[in-house]
Amino acid sequence: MNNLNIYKEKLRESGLRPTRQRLKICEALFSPKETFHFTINDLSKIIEEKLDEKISLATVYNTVHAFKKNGYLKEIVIATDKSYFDTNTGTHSHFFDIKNKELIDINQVDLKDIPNPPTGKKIKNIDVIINVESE
Amino acid sequence: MNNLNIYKEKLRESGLRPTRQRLKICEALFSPKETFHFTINDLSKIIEEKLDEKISLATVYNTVHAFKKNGYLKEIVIATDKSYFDTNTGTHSHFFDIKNKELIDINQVDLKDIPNPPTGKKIKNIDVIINVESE
DNA sequence: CAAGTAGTTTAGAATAATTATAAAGTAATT
DNA sequence: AATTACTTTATAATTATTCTAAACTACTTG
Ligand SMILES: [Mn+2]
Ligand SMILES: [Mn+2]
Ligand SMILES: [Zn+2]
Ligand SMILES: [Zn+2]
Repeated sequence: MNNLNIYKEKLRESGLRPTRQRLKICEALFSPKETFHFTINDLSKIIEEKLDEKISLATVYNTVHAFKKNGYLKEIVIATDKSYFDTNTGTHSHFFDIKNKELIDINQVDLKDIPNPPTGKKIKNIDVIINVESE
Repeated sequence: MNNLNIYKEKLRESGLRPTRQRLKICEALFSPKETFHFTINDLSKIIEEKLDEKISLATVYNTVHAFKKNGYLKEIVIATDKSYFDTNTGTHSHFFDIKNKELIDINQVDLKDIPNPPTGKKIKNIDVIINVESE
């Protein structure tokens, strides 16, 4: 299955029609050999500069959120004023360089003990961010 | 040492003069027997409704940030569009109820192994958030 | 204490990320 | 080809936060 069909499949799975804009977004997100972390603005720039297409921000936001909801992207919560996303959807943890605002993948960090959640609540997921800075 | 002097001390330590507004903020933050989590807006409302004083948002932001910088408050990073702070400055971890946007303190969760940071970077702190939801 | 100055408060403006809107455009179905 | 449902877009709205500069106040000093 070639890339184009993989993109169409992911879109279909996410309940989205394969439009020209969405396929470009897929190309930006899923064609690189290595996974990567990005903000909406990063992604928008990549599409504009490398893929030579200008897509409205609303469409980028909508598509990224749809992919997140359907598990093709993850959101990484860090101490910053903008949202970061990750094309690496496998279970893993992160270093976060506070100064450069850069995320670095690491193998999943396991906890010694997982505490029991309050009655009536169940654990959805656990976020571990190791904040680092240049010395 | 009475509360008032404790507040003045914290302010002095933070390089801030003990103004009427800042002392009210201290009262809201440090007089409760139990520590608590709050947003700037929460804090502003507490001061307005319970302490009967209207303080401009700029002052609340400035004072909270000064206290954070000086270790009298911590900021908790969670998946939300606003900043959360904590009057519990001891080392501890959190459950975060995604639906209610509520933080719950738990004992510090230890990691099985702390990964080595990339060369030239050192660990500043580690954030662990256990996201939960009502079942 | 009076005056000087350095720091503070405030309302309102500015900024910035994100979301909402609604008109024009496109993909899918018949 | 026509119809329908979905999509894109420019633009406005929203919201948290930061900035600004004028009025105000705490502190120091004579
Ligand atoms: Mn935001
Ligand atoms: Mn923000
Ligand atoms: Zn990652
Ligand atoms: Zn806490």
